[in-house]
Amino acid sequence: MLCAVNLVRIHECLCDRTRLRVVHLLLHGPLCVCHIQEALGEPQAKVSRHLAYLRRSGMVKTERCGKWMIYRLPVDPPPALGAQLACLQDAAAEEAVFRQDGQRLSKLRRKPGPDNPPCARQARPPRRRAATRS
Amino acid sequence: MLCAVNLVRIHECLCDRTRLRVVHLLLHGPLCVCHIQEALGEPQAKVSRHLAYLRRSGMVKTERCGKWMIYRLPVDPPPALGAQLACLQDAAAEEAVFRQDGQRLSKLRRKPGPDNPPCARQARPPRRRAATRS
DNA sequence: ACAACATATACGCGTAAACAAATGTGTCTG
DNA sequence: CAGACACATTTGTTTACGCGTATATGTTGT
Repeated sequence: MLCAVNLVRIHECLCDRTRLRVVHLLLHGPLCVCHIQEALGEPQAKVSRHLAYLRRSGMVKTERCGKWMIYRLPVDPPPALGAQLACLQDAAAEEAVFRQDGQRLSKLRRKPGPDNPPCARQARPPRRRAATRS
Repeated sequence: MLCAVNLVRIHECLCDRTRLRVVHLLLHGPLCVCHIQEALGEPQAKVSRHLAYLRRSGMVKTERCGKWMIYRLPVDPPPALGAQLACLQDAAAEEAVFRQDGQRLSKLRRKPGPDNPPCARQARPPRRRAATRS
C-alpha cells in the first residue's frame, strides 16, 4: 500500500473526478487543505478522504505547518508518474472544470487574509513541467 | 456511457491490471480475443468481460471477422487518449509484466496454425506512437 | 484549561466492480 | 442440421468505493 507507485496505482488515483481535480490543483504548487477545499467547492470530509487516499497511494506527500497540513506532489516523481502529471497538465487545458479550479485557486492566493496559510508560498517551486518524453 | 472519452473514463479503464495489460497488447495492433487471452494467460470469461468494459467506455473498437472478433484501439484517438496511450507505451518498457505479454504475443503471431485468425495481419498499421506533446 | 480553527477518521449506506461457474449466441464446417 | 469453435452474457457472491453525517484529533491563542 505504501511503496512503489506502479501504473495501476496511479490510474486508481486518477480515476475519480475529485482526486483528479485535487492532483491538478497540486500541479500549481503545494497547498493546504482549506485552499483545496475552497477551490473545489467540495465538503471538507470528502476532500480529506480523497487526500488520505492519495497519500496512502504515494501520490502526494504531506508536511505539517502550524495548524495547516500542506499537501504536495513528490518533488522527484518516478518517470511513470511524471509522465502522467504532464498528461494531466495538458488535458486540464481542454476541460473547463480544471480551468475553473485553477482560477478559483488564483483568487484565493491573491487574497491575503489576516490569518492566511503562508505555507503555500514558502515552499518549493511550483513544479510546472514533468519529464518530456524521450 | 458511449460518447466522449473524458479523463476520468480513461483512467477508469486503465486502473485495472487486466485491462491495462489488454490495452498494452492492443498497442501492438488489432487482436482477436483468443490471442489476447493466450498472451495474458487469463480465463476466457474474464478477458471477455474486461473487453466489454473497454468497449462500453469507447476505449476500443470491435469488428467481426468470420468467427473471430477483432479488437483495436481507435484509429484516430482524441488527444487525451492518445497521450495516455503514449504514456502506456513508455511505461510498459519498465514493468516486466508488459514485456512478457508482448513476448508471448509475438510467439503467437509467428506460429501459423492451420486455422489461424488472419485478421490481426490484414488490419491497420500497428500504431506505434501517439501524439508527441506540444 | 478552554475555545476556535484545521484536518482526520469512524459509521452506515447504497452502488459499482470483480470473480468463478454456467449458460447463451453467432459462425464455420461437414 | 449437427457439432465444434470463438466469444458473450447471466447469475450469484464478495469486495471495494464514494458519499454524508457525525465525531475525534491536533494546533494555536487567551
